[in-house]
Amino acid sequence: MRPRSERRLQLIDATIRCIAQHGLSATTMQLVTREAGLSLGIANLHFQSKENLLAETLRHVTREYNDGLLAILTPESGRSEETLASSLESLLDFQLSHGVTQRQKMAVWFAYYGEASARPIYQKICSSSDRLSMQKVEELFAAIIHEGQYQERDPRQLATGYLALIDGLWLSLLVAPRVLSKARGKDVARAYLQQAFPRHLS
Amino acid sequence: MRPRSERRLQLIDATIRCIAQHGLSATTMQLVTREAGLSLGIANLHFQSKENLLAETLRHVTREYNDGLLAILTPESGRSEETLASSLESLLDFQLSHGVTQRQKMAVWFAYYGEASARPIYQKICSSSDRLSMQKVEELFAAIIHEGQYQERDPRQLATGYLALIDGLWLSLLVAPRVLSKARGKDVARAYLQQAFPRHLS
DNA sequence: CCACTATGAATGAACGTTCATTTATAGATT
DNA sequence: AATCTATAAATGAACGTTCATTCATAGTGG
Repeated sequence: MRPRSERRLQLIDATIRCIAQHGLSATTMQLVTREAGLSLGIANLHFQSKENLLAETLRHVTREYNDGLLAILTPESGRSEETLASSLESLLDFQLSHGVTQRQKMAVWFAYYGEASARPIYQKICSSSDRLSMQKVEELFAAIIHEGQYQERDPRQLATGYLALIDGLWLSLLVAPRVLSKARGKDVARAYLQQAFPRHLS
Repeated sequence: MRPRSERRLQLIDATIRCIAQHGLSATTMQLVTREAGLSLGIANLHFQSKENLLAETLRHVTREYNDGLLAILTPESGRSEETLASSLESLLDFQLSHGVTQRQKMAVWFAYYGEASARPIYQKICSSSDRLSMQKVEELFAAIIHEGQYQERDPRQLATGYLALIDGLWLSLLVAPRVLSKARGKDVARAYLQQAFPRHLS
């Protein structure tokens, strides 16, 4: 017997593995609970329904990503060494880090995106996460444009393009990892940022 | 009674509408055949199995897109007025045209992408389509780089970035159409190409 | 009359959910 | 310390539903 929060996490982790391996449509309660090494009824006990388990799993993955992003893009008074240039570098490192670009995470991400247009709850979670990324990246870009005195640059447009580029690269890494390596994906994203802010990225 | 090819297309069209409206996992044979205005057994008669119907639907959408792309990126001897600059403009117009960016098509596209990592058949169709786009766009970019004498530009890297950007923009248009309009999406893609080939895009 | 197209009730497998039952834990009582 | 009691956690067989597929039957064109 284990506390509620531990079992919930255990089941969410199992759900992530199932979705990555079998796809969202082939992820059954039996598969998830077996993957977690628990009995069939346990998921309904802790999550009420499969629908809720799937929504909570999406929230978990989304929250994990957002927390990582916020840790980089939220200025803290304590970190005096931090510069805009280093934030930009950190952002790039994070978005193409091992943790974010592992197959499991990306597979889950896009599995939900694929169903999002038909399921309001998924759409809401995804789009609210997107909105946060957009806001934070746009703020960073605006500050960089100001600091670097860059001319004729629209932070909103640059952020839209950058985030779309990252999404597209993730998709390529997921569907055709042999065509595009993580290292080359990072080069492509870096090239975009260098074009935009040449004095902030070496 | 109608010929085989007509019924197949009718069922594929109905499948596309069902996936766009209900998602891939909620698309049932009953829903598809009812949407097509036909009886339940007809899909198995013409496609043997649901799995095959879904694969053929993906092939259909993919082929439609590839045909449009090839029409633009395959040089024909007859069209003497064609320039590399106009091809670039046509490519942009096509990829963000009404036909390609309608919700139905994008929803179908990403629904399959979402399941692709778990279903080899989807993965194969998607990645082979991606490979074609990549090859054609890279060829165009290489020709433009040569014609424009652009320095320090890698056609492979630029094509990878451009196609990833387009994928990401499509995803934004699908999940959050209110945040990103088609017109602004096109601006973002245009800005990318202008940075890359300033003398080929006004 | 034969081959092809079409129908939709019937079938059985698979699924999410429920719930009676068992097991584990913590606090109270003796 | 030992025992009892209350509460929560956990199990998995059973249930009702949904789904893809099958097939006996009927309709249609050459």
